[in-house]
This record gives sequence, structure tokens and C-alpha cells, in this order.
Amino acid sequence: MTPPQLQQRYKLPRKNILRSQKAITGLFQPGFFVGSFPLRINYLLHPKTAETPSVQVMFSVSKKRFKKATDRNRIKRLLREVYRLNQHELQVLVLNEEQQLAMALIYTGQELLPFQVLKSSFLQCVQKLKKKLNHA
RNA sequence: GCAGCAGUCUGCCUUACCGCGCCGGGAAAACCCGGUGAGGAAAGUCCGGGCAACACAGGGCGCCGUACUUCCUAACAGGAAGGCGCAACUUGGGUAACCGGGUUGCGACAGAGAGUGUCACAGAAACUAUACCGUCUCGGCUUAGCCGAGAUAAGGGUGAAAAAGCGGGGUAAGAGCCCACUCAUCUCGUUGUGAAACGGGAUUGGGAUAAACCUUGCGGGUUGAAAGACCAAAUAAACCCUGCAUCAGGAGCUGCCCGCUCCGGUUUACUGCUUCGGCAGUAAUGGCAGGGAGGGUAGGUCGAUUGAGGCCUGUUGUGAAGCAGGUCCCAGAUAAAUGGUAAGGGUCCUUUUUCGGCAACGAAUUCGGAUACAGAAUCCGGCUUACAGGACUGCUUUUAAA
RNA sequence: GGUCGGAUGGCCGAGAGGCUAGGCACGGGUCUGCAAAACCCUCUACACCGGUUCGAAUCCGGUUCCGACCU
Repeated sequence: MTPPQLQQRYKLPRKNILRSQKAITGLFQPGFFVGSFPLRINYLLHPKTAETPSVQVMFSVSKKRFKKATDRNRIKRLLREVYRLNQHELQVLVLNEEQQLAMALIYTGQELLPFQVLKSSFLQCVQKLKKKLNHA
């Protein structure tokens, strides 16, 4: 019997995806980001509201670097899987605060990379993010 | 059997674990269960429609598009069948040049006897054509030729292009000047719905360019789902303009109107008249409708997935396609779902080895590799472009056997 | 998603059917004691693929890339 909390961890329903234009423009103001090739994470902490979950995320791939829609779809799906399978690392970090976290995963690479590479890169980013948040 | 070309179709599968969107059911909710979920090009946005908003008496001009004929279609610049021209292959005749037949491919294939423009350089001359060399005649000087006046488009040279082609006659030399054949054009007849074809007649016969302007026929109102409709939230009941109403009001009942009940009110300034109660005019205020400018929002619902729909059968037609019957419901997202990881299999290519076959080659085995192009965004009909591999059909070369 | 526009040397930029101007930069030279400025000379181009035409940067299709606008 696995506890229900653990079962939920690998899910990524739609409401955890960041979709408000206001929040997104806020994310892309010059400010807080961590990077580890080929990924970059813009993040923003703001007071918790009742409706939204504590962590919201969005995925972004440049149309200039990847002309074909299939390539962009592929990368975004890979990113989503990487985040989905490793999001518990973050959730532990943020849950104790009275704030919620909004973040954007941006793919900065020039070509398609396999799943395992993206996974290790994401985990590095998370480590960096932990350090930064603890300092603040 | 193999290869090439053309056309049509197809375009990986299975299992395990973890997920995502939509629909239905359960549940207070978290969530659970079931169903379902990319393409032939979803692409480019190159054409044509549906749909929506706005505009709109009718006609002309202009602008844009289009162009052999007939048909198909909701429509088209698409498709089908046919005509003509060009090319390739093949076959028959012929010594050959070439001619006839067949198959396939390609063609922005209307008009240059309506007008305007352009045609660089070269060349004598590039458009009411033209005489540089050459050829010929006559005259003069002089007998070698030169000079002058004319005739001439055969030959030379230039050019992308030089005034129907070729042979003969003719002539001082030449020339459609004349004749035969051929090629255009016009015209008459026959056949065909038609593009055209065939036959007769006529000297009638001096470029190219219309993807230059243009002429003729035909078609087109403009803008596109970020169209457009509604709801919520937020801001600023403010400001400006126009029109209407004019002493009008507010609250409750009600989905709305009518109606009923209750409460409150009949304003302010100026001017004129006055029987001093008021009345009339102007301005302001408040009401309604439309517009402008400015401000706010960046959420949701509809549009939007049943349609010129797919599949099957019959039937009409050479065909594109039409008609009739049956049957099916088959993505609907919106910072944008349709996926990830692992294992196995299929198909194809290359290498090794073995077997079969006269041979081209085929089958098995094994190391390694490949498994395309590409992702719905309002929906349809086309076109164009991209595409690993496979299947089928037609034609042709080649190899082997008979 | 839709509607438009553009692509000419290293950079800017004219040309609109007939040898692709011009400026800046680079390189060489003149001048100078050495430089700068000035003057002279040289090098390097029509995005790609087809078509129309005698001839295409220009006209017409297609491909690629870049940019603008519409809520």
C-alpha cells in the first residue's frame, strides 16, 4: 500500500500549468532565474491565493530555434515528462512557505537532446534553485 | 527474373509501467470507472466556396483575375474527354532525306489586318524598310581601271531577328515578275455540339514582343474566425458632439410590457407678459438613443465540429461525375491534449556463411545500421511543395528457358 | 490563425528589360620627419530553382530566409 500522497506526485493536471497572461509577463521581467544547459528556469514567488495550487509551471521553446512544430511539440512533451517525474523535489521545498511559486522552463538548446540529458540538467537546476531560495 | 518510367494505394506493430485532453457515469470533494483522441499532406496560404460583419437603386468608367474546345462542379486558375503544336520511344514503307500509324509526356494554346510603345550592341538598313561590298546598263576620262547617273535583294558580311521556302522559266542583271510543289492567310463547300479536319478557289503573302500598355469574351462588393454574438469582472454615473422627450420621479410585485400599491416632488437663473395665481421664451440640471475621444479588462460561453460527410451496393455516362438505396457518427484543444521510459517483434539496406538454379537471381543464417515527411486550431473542394520503405497496374530495356 | 512587404559587395543604398551607380569600410600608392585629413588606384555583389524573352537584378510561377501589421 502506497500512501495517497506519493500516488499523486507523478500527476500533472492542467491546473498546475501556468496560463494567466499577467503572471507570465511577470515571469519574464528581468529578475530571478537559474540555468543549466540546455535549460533555464525563470521563477517568481508571490503571496498564496486560495484558488491556485502552490506550484505552477509553464514550458517554452523558441520558435526561432525550432522551426518545425513537431520539434517544438516533442521538446515540450519531454520537458513536461521530466517535470512530472521529478516535481516532488520542488514540492517539498516550497510547501512550508506561505507563498506560491510560478516558474517557466525554457529550452535554450539548439538541437533535440534525449530524455536522460534533460533529466540531469533539470535536477541541477533544482539544486541551484534550492540554494537561492534558502539564502533569500 | 531483374531494372527503369508513369499512375494509384499504403505509410510500422505488440507488451509492461507512469501520464494528458474531451465525452458519459459515480462521488461533497480529492478521485475512480468506461469510451474516445492527428494527416496524406494536418504544411505553403496559391486558387475556389460555405459562414460572419459591414456596404449596396440601376448603369458606365476604372481596378483585379482569367483565356484552344466541349463537359463536370456549389465554385475554381481544379478535373475529364477531345483538338492542334512540339518532343521521346516504337512500328510499317523507303538506299536515304523523309512519310504514315501507335503509345507516352509537355504546352499562360485568344488577338501583333484596332492602336501605342520597345527592339541595346553590331550592321548599309531594325520598320511608310534598306544599296556597304557585289552584280548589271548608260555616259565621261582613259583602255588598266577610275569617276558620275541609274537598275537590282540572286550572293557576301552583321545580328536573336534581314521580308514565304525550294526548283524552273524569265531578264542587261535581277526580283512571286511568271509557273509547278509546299507553307501561311482569306474565302466557299462537306463532316463534327465545338476546337478543328478534309476538299475547291484567290495572289493574298514585309518581323518580334501582349509573363509591355492594350483589345475582345467571361468572372469578381470589401474584409476575414484576432470575423462576429453574448456574459462576467474592472474602470470614470466624469468629458465632447448630435437627435428626441420635456416637468418629467423613486421603490415594491413581475422574466418583460401593461397594470396595481406605497412614498416623494412639481427645480434654479435671466428676460417678457400678468388678472400677481401663474404663463411664454432662453440657458442650466436630471431622462432616453446614437457617435467621438479617453479609461478599464486580457476571463468565460457560443461561433466550433452532422458535413457540397465517409463507406458499401446498384445504375447512367468513354470519363470527370450524377442519381437511387443501405449503413456509420469518426479529434475538438485554446500558454494550446493526442505523450514518456523500457523490452520484444516486423520491414528494408550492407557484411559473413550455407543451400537451390544453366543463368539473371532467390531462400536461410549472421555482424551492424535504417524505420520517412511531418502535428489539427472555423469548415469544405482543389493545386503546390516535403516524404524511409512497401503493394498493385500499365509500358519498355535486358537476362534465361521454351 | 490571418493580411502585407522585403532580400543587390564587409556595411548603407540607387537602379524597374540592354556593361549593376554612389558613399563608408578594407588593401595599395601619393603627400609627411611620422601620422591624420586630402587625392589616386584596386578588390569584393543582384537569396535560390524554373519559365517568358534574342537578352531578366528587373516580368511571371515555386522554394528559403528576414521583417511589419491585425486582438
